[in-house]
Amino acid sequence: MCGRFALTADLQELAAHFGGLDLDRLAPRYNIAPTQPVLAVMAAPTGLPGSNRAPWRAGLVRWGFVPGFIKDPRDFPLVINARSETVFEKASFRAALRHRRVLLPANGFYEWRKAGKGERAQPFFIRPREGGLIAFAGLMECWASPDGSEVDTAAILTTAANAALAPIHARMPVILKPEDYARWLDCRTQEPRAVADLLAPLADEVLEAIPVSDRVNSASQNGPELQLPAEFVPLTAKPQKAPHSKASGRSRPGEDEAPAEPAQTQLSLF
DNA sequence: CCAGACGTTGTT
DNA sequence: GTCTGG
DNA sequence: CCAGACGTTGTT
DNA sequence: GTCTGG
Repeated sequence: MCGRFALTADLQELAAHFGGLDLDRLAPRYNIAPTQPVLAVMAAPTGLPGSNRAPWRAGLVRWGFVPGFIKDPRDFPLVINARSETVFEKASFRAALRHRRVLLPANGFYEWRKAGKGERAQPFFIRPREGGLIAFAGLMECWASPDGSEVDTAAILTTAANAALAPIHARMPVILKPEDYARWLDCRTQEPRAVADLLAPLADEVLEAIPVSDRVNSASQNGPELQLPAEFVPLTAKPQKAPHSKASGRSRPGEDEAPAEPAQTQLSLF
């Protein structure tokens, strides 16, 4: 599924990809974790004809969906995903699926391939082969606290993994093609059933998976080094304590460059 | 009818 | 093992 | 998603 | 709020 992702594009790239967004600033983030704020793109309030403002607006919402009818979020589990196969049947998602469909922009996401019992899971950074932005299909809900304040929350829709990701993980986020953004976001004229066809696995050839170090495991780590191809280490090797140097001999890229040459583009290794 | 749940992933 | 926090 | 805590009484 | 279970 999708439990971590990255959004490192600048405002210009975001505006170009989505055809205009009303954003002031956005820090690059290489390790977005559940409960943190995530950028959500949604339909703008029905505008005046002739308005030249952006067709969509964007804002930060909490990653962890809370249905509107919940009294105390502490009584509700953290819901970071919604299964596209069953989302139409769930009371929790009903209103959001009808009225608050969103896109969650990303430059890629992380999946952990679980090895045998006792072995460490291997994280992969998964991104478009051509680079640039992708957009997850998401649902948003506004939760009203007893004291009158409001919190917007969101979940990412999931679907079966495509052939490219299946060796790593059985599920993947629903990633929409740019030509489908408008239909997904148009909750005014598109009934939920009319957008159900969009909730499908992405074409196999779009994404590549890069094995990365397990520094990404810790949600407190957040930097471009999280996307560097992991150095090759035999699977039997144990993690080193490295008592003298925490640098472990690896040089860092000083800048915010994604890896220029992924170590591999097929997943059938190991 | 009322009571109680309301979610996903993964693992065995 | 299970829950909470990021 | 993974990491890290997981408890109480009473004292400074 | 809405659905499922009894």
